[in-house]
Amino acid sequence: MSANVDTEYVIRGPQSFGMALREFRLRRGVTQAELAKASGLHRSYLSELERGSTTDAMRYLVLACRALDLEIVVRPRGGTA
Amino acid sequence: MSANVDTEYVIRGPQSFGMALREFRLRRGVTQAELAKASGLHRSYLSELERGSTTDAMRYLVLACRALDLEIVVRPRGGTA
DNA sequence: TACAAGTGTCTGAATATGCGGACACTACTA
DNA sequence: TAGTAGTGTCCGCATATTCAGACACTTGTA
Repeated sequence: MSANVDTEYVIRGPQSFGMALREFRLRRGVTQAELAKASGLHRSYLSELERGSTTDAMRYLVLACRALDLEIVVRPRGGTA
Repeated sequence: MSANVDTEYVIRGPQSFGMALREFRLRRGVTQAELAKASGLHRSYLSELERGSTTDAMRYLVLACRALDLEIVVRPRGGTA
């Protein structure tokens, strides 16, 4: 279990979300192009998303959550490893 | 009944995020106006956010996560049980 | 009744956004 | 060397977004 403690990412902003996304994508051996196809999003967008360079509204969501002492988490579906 | 599972919300889209946000806001006895002030977001925006009527980028995030079998969760900071 | 608080919703405008496509760069391999 | 795969990044554009303010409605209370 200690091997993959990173199965859960707390999202603090666009950057940490991007890092989590990339982490999981690589772990699954999926390319950006494949993920783009699977998600319906564009590869260039995914690229920027992973790098946190897009000003996605994730920022607003985090702001709202923070003000309520909430946190946003990304993790594998079904949960724990 | 079982007004307990509120410690963790799985986000499937803008609507469920809005529901979670409202749930926690009310639980804290905070008004939209107060949350707006605390978060720096606008009250009208928060109102639509809670109702899931805004097309916030949460949709894109969920799309990306779904394609990777990930889930997004909102919960109190510190992860109270 | 009168008043206030809380919320939903509308309009208008300025801005940011994702898309689409393209090119460059870096491994890696035949 | 030539070719391929994967990724970062840029531009232009049509669109969606948030903000700002206002009004209406409901509920509770004096």
